[in-house]
Amino acid sequence: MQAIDILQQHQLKKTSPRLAIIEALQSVDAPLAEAEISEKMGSHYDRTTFYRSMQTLEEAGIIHRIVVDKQLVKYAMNHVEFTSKNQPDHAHFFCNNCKKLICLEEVHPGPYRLPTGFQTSEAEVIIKGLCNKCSK
Amino acid sequence: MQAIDILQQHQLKKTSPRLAIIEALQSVDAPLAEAEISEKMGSHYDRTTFYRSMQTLEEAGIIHRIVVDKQLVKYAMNHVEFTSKNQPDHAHFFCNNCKKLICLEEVHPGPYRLPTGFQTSEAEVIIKGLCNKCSK
DNA sequence: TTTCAAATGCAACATTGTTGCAAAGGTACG
DNA sequence: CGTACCTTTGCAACAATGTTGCATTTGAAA
Repeated sequence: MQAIDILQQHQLKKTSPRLAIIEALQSVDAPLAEAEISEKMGSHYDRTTFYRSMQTLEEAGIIHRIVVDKQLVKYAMNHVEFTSKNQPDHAHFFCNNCKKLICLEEVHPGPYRLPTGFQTSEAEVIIKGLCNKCSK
Repeated sequence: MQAIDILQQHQLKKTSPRLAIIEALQSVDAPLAEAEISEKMGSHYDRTTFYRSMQTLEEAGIIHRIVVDKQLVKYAMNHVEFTSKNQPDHAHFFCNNCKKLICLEEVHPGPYRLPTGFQTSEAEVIIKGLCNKCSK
C-alpha cells in the first residue's frame, strides 16, 4: 500500500516527514535503525520529528519497534492485519555476522508457564545467531 | 558466595570497583540498572570503570545483561553453574506497573522453528505484564 | 620489596532519546 | 479559493547510556 493511503486509513495528517519515513521503511525488506532511515531521507531531517513521528506511527499500529541490543533499535512496518490493539507478537532474528534483523512473522513465541499471579501482556523475543546467508 | 571468592575463582584481580559491583548486585534479589548500582556504591564511582568492569564480569560469566527497553538495561548475577561458554538462557519478566525485572530461571524458551539455514546461538526473551504483587 | 601488566579514573566524545516553544503546515469550513 | 485553527514541525537545549584515549594507580607475582 502507498504511504499516503496508510496515513489516510489511520486518519493521520499526511505530512512530509511521515511519508518519507514510511517510504524509507517500505523501500527495503528489513527493519531499519534511525541512522539508516535518516540516510534515506537525505538532508531535510530532524531527529525530534523522527522520534515523534515514530511514536505516532507506533501507536497507530503502522510500525513496530525492535530493541536488538543495548544501543541498537530498529523499526519495521507492520503487516496490515496488525493494529494498536492487535499487537504483532512474532520473534525477530538478528544475525551476529551481517548485523541484519529479520522479522520471523511465522514464529509466534509462547505461551510461557509463568509463576502464579503473573499476567502477560506482551513478549519480546530476539533470537541471535547466523542467518541463512552467513551460515554457509 | 562471597564477592572476593567469585573473583578468585575466575582468576580476576580483586579490585575494589569489582567487589563493590558484585556486592551491590548480591544485596538485592533483582537485576539492577547502572543508576541503581551506582547509588549503592556511594560517592567513589566512575562510569567508565563501571562499564569496563561489567564487560569483564559478563565475559567471565559472572553476570548477565538484560535489555528491557529502549533506554533500560539491567544487570544480574549469574547462578554458579553458568560460565562464559554455558550462557544462561532463561526468560525475564518486566512488570509494567512496578517496573521491576525478574529472572524466570525456570522458564527456558525455545526451541524455535527457524527457516532453513538459520543457526541459533542465543535468544533473549522479555515477557512484559503485571507481576504477582501488582496483578492483585 | 620490587616490578609490570592490568585496571582505574578523568576528560572528552558518541549515540539515542526527550522537552519546551515559536513557526509552519494540513485540514475543515465558509 | 481563502481563512482560521489545531496539529505538527524544526530548532535549541538537555538527559541518559555507553565508548575511547591516556596518564596514574594498584594487584599480584617473582
